Amino acid sequence: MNLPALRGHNDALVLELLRGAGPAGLGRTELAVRTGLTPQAVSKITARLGADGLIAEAGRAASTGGKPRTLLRLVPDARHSVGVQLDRDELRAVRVDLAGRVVAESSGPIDFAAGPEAAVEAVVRAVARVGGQAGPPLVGVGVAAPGPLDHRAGVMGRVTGFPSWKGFPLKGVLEGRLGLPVLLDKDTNAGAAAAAGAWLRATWPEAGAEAGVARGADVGPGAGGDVLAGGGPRTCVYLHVGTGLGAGLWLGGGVYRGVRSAAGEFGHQVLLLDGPPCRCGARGCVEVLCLAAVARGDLPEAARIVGEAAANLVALLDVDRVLLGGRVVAAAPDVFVAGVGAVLAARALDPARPVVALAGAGVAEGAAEMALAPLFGRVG
Amino acid sequence: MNLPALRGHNDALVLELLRGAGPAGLGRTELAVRTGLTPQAVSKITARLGADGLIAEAGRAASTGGKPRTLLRLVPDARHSVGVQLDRDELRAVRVDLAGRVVAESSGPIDFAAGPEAAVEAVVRAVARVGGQAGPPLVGVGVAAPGPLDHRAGVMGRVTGFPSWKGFPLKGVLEGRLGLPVLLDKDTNAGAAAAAGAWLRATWPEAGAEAGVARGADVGPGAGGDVLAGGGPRTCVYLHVGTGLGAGLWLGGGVYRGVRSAAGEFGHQVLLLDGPPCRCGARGCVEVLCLAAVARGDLPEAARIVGEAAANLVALLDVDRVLLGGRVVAAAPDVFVAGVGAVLAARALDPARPVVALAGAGVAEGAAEMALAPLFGRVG
DNA sequence: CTACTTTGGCAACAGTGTTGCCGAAGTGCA
DNA sequence: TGCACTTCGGCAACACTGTTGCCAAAGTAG
Repeated sequence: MNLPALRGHNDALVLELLRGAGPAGLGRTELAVRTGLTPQAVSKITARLGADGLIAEAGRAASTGGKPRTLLRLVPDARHSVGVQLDRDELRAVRVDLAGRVVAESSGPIDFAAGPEAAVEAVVRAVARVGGQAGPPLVGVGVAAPGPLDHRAGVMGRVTGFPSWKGFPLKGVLEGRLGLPVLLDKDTNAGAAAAAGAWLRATWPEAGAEAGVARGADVGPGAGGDVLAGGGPRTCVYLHVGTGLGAGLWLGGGVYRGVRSAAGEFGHQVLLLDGPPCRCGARGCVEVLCLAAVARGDLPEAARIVGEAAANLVALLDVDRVLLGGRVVAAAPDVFVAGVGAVLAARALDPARPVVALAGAGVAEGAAEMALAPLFGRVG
Repeated sequence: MNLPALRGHNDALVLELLRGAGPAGLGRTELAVRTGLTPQAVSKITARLGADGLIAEAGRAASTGGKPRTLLRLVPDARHSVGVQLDRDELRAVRVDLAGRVVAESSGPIDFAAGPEAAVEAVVRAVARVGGQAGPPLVGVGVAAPGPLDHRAGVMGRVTGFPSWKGFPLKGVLEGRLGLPVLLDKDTNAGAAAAAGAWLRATWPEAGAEAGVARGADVGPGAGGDVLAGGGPRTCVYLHVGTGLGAGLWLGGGVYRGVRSAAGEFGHQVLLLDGPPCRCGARGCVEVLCLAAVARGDLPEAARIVGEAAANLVALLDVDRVLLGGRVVAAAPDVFVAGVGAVLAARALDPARPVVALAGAGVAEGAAEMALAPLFGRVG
């Protein structure tokens, strides 16, 4: 690592803390303690970030016996990013601010079978629609797509039923068309990023509802910014139940993809040894069991099956949060949240069992979140 | 991150590359390319490391049309570390060099039931036995222990059958007694570290067999050091089959422990929905199925069960290598390697299915490896 | 023997975070 | 009201990073 990289690293560290702190902001001294840097270094860094418009002063905190600290806060509208969910029949694009809040969105039908070139045009149009107007600069575009793909190279894999997509270098082509950094990832990973981003966004009010916040608010040392607080970033899993089952894994502060971007194959976890055959060739996969239950209308049983598989993940990976999404879940959210929660509670080895919830933010939001990530020092 | 940390980071980067390169060594230019630093910076760093005795010149490579590059290599005996496997009835300690090769070992019985204080004495004696003589300084001691424990705090958890251990701050007590950094981790994680370290050690010959190596060897640009080569570090999983089943996960270049050091709970993955009840309260866990097969002498079936559960892990985490260890496996290694391999081959979604092998190095070696890790920039 | 390529050190440099110092802006007490 | 005390945060000098420009050393190729 060289000096410019060091500078970027520390800038990102400070930005991440300020993002976690929400509109209330944080004092310089507190930033120094949390980053491990000296107060002087923090002053230099914050001056730089302030000159770039990324952060601003946000009043002063209550005094603790001396000069009250000047609070600094992230300026969410200093930069934006765009996230695109490229699904088999729909394309949804959102523009988000630095706090991860949606400031514009657009969606419409798309014909995946028309091939990648047509989809590129649709993505370019969608990005122009949400991001084309005057506004803060875009830091990047995240694209979430179904099926296997190579995140590193940005190349699509074999999407079932759409052979023309295999090998298409979507990231490269879009970067050429948009002139922006583009990030391609699986939709389940974007779901996980959205889920992980949700507890960051939680410290920020809805976009546009910030009038007169945080003037002289009393900010204790523990307020906001769980990111670097004891225990480190949380572990969360996004489970998608739709035409297939997939998982996005948020481990150790970032999306876990595995070496070949193939991680998260949740649907073909065997849950019933020597059970009914699955289209993948194995027997008793979660997918075949769950979709069979859905097909016969037994949603509680489907939820129980997903729950058992989720409990396996929780035990294996020490997961804090399980988020559920996808069309099947959306059709009966309470049944799935309750059903999965019941299994997790029953099988918890630890009394502090993980939180189960419906995925609040969508895949497009997660893609935008991933495009934002480099600014805050996360790899993705 | 501040300047001393930056320096340490870059030192570790260079050391890691040189470790991966083996006795043949690497040229400065190559180090510059791989680290992304300028040749001048590499010269400064290598001069520093040379002055500390950590690296040394190792002859010159063949010329590629100009002045031949001076090769640099790690000096394995510049530092050592000690790894201790603290099991229920045995204590094994090894002293390893910087290449991870065992240079001394010691083992003997221990009575876990005698309580933690007695075990501390036994560990101190064992460390003195392998590490007490004159020799290079020890960088730290890694201790691998069974059962749940808090890696971060270094505190033991509830070991089944030995209540007196719960809450014992083994790391702190040992650091006080030994005056060295001590690292406490689960034995399965140490197994994973040993497995991951094995392909690093593979570039080094056996300890003591280095006479006259690497003089003028022709080192191509791709030789050694897969660590930072395309694709990044491998993912590997260590599966332990003994009185219980456990997994150690090596993901993304380090041991994955989860937020509460609880990751790797492999034994209680449900593999047969509504199967026979397990002592954990669930039904159809891998452990109850596998141990039942072992109890009735059907080792191929036990191997198949472990294989199915391993295939779940491989699909979920995009695993490259599966290493098997533990007493049950050791009793019939071929049966397990073949049985697990067969299931993985059958269920592989990707033609490049993972390698299955018997864990070559033991848990103590892995503990020593983890104690070495900070020197090479890995968190653990 | 000469031209060329490549390695790698020396010296000056730009840019980090750090240290020592001090003014600014509050609180708390006499 | 006045004064001591605490805390925040900027200024200047500093130590230490990696970087740039330059050049000697040591090979190959003709």
